[in-house]
Formats: sequence, C-alpha cells, structure tokens
Amino acid sequence: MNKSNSQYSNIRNQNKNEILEDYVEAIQEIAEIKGDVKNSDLSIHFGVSQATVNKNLKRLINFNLAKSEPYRSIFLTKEGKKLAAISREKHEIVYQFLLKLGVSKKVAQYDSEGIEHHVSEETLRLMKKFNK
Amino acid sequence: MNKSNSQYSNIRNQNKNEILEDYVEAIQEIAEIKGDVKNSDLSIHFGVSQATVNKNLKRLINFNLAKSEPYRSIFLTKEGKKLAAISREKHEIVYQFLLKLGVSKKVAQYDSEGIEHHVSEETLRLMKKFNK
DNA sequence: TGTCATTTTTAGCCTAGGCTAAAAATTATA
DNA sequence: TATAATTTTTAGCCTAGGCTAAAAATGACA
Ligand SMILES: [Mn+2]
Ligand SMILES: [Mn+2]
Ligand SMILES: [Mn+2]
Ligand SMILES: [Mn+2]
Repeated sequence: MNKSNSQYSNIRNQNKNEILEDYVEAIQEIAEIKGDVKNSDLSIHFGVSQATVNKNLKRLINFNLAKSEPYRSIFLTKEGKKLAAISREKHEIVYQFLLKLGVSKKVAQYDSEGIEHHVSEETLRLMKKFNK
Repeated sequence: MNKSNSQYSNIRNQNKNEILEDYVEAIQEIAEIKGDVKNSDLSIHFGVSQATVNKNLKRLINFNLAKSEPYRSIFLTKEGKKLAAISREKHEIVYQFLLKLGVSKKVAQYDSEGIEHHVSEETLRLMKKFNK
C-alpha cells in the first residue's frame, strides 16, 4: 500500500481511512437504533447526496467492511463490525478526554470527530489513563 | 446540501486545508534554514514527486498564500506568512501538549502532525493552559 | 561558449469524494 | 392491481492529490 516513509504520506492515508471508519461507526449506530440501515439514513447522517453514499458504500464493500444487495439494507461484515467497535471505542476515549480537559460538550463532539483518526495507540492509552 | 451544516463536511474540509497549512509551514521553515525555497526542497520534505509539489504550489498561489516566477524560488505572501505563523504556533502547542501528557517524542511528533488540523480554538486554549 | 546534468514544468493517467440529473426498482396507496 | 411516490442506482461531471515520462529551462564546468 503505502511505501513512503514520510510521515506526511501517512497522515494523508489516515484521511482516506477516516471515511471508512466514520461509515462503519455510523452503520453500526443506525443498525442499533433503527434495526436496519438504508442508503437514505447515511445520506442524512453525513449530509451528502445519496449518490455519494452509494459510491462510498462500494468502497466499503470492496474493502470487505460491508455488504448489501442492490436496493436492500446495508450490513456490516465481521470485519466491518470489528472496525466499528474499535472506531467507537477510540472516538469515545478522545471525546471523554476532551471533556476532562475542560472542553465544552459541543466542541468536544466536533473536535473528537476529527482527532479520533489521528491518535496513535500510545496517545490513546495516555488519554484513557487521563480519563480515569 | 452544498451549504451542509453537518459536522462531517467540515471535517472533510479541514483535510483540504491541511495541505495548505503544512505547505506554508514548510516553506517558512525551509526559508529560515536555507535562505530560499525550491520545488525540490518541498519534494524531499513531503516525500512526494516534484510534479506533485508543482501542482500543489499552484493551489497555494491560487489561494494567494505563495508566489513564484517559473523556475525560480518560492516565497510566501503576507497572507501566507500569517497562516504559517498560526499553523506553527498551533502545531507547537499540540506537540508540547502531547509531550506533557506523557507521549514519547517520536509519537508526539507524528500525532501532532495530524491532530493540529483538527483542534478548535477552545481546545487549543485548554491545551496551552495545560502546558504551563 | 558549448555541452551535459539537474531542476522545473507539462501532459496524461489514476483514485477518492463530492455533485446533479435521469433511469430503474421498490414501496405505498387509490 | 395499476399508478404514483419514494428510494436507489447509474452516468457524467468536477476538484484535489497522487504518480510517471518527457519536454523545457536553468545551471555547471571543461
Ligand atoms: Mn467517529
Ligand atoms: Mn470521524
Ligand atoms: Mn504542521
Ligand atoms: Mn500537519
């Protein structure tokens, strides 16, 4: 995949994983709340067109994170569920950390949505520790 | 739609600003160290091809952040210098914050490179306070 | 000064993530 | 059960950020 040893290339790569993580997290959440997940749910959730959701979904399916028969509901694969759990956990740790730091709920929600994709295991562990 | 109020669209937008911030920061740094800045310096710095640097530079010029006559050195505009200063300051606060948290130097360097683009003013202020 | 090496630019290709408009399929309802 | 409304998919477009290969300009130096 990424053969460059520059840290910058890795950051740009994180930006590509970002959308995958956000999607599996959203699919899991919506599945829990509404039972099933449709294209239109994701379109509303992310504030993008249904055509865009459809295209991104194809990427998720390609990465074996989700599956969906044409015109039917969307499901996570085992792999997708695993990534969803990891992403949610990570998101939650960062969110709680920001609150602990003193950041307002609204801003913590906003910032954690971006920061979550850029914290390494080491940083995450220290945030978790700080939260206790 | 296009003027979506979804936080996700804003995060994707932050990813687009990211490259602008990293470029002006790098141009400023290299200018201070070596006196002038060439395409090849940035190519090495970011680990991308010179063609890619050239293209990104066009975007910077378009945004009135940098200027450069063909085949000559690269300079920041007043606006570019301003963004460079802000970016560097932000980067430094996040970096020092991670160190203070207990993150190793290497990982702090790496994580701050990504996180810097996703911290709001409020969070930044609290990190700064934590650093003291 | 003329030639060669290096650097920069251009051209053309790719993937990802957006959009709109229209076609196709599904779902609701008269 | 037809028909209408809704949803999903497809097609085609755009920008951004990558790449390689080749052309053009600059710089070194014999
Ligand atoms: Mn998340
Ligand atoms: Mn996110
Ligand atoms: Mn930076
Ligand atoms: Mn950065």
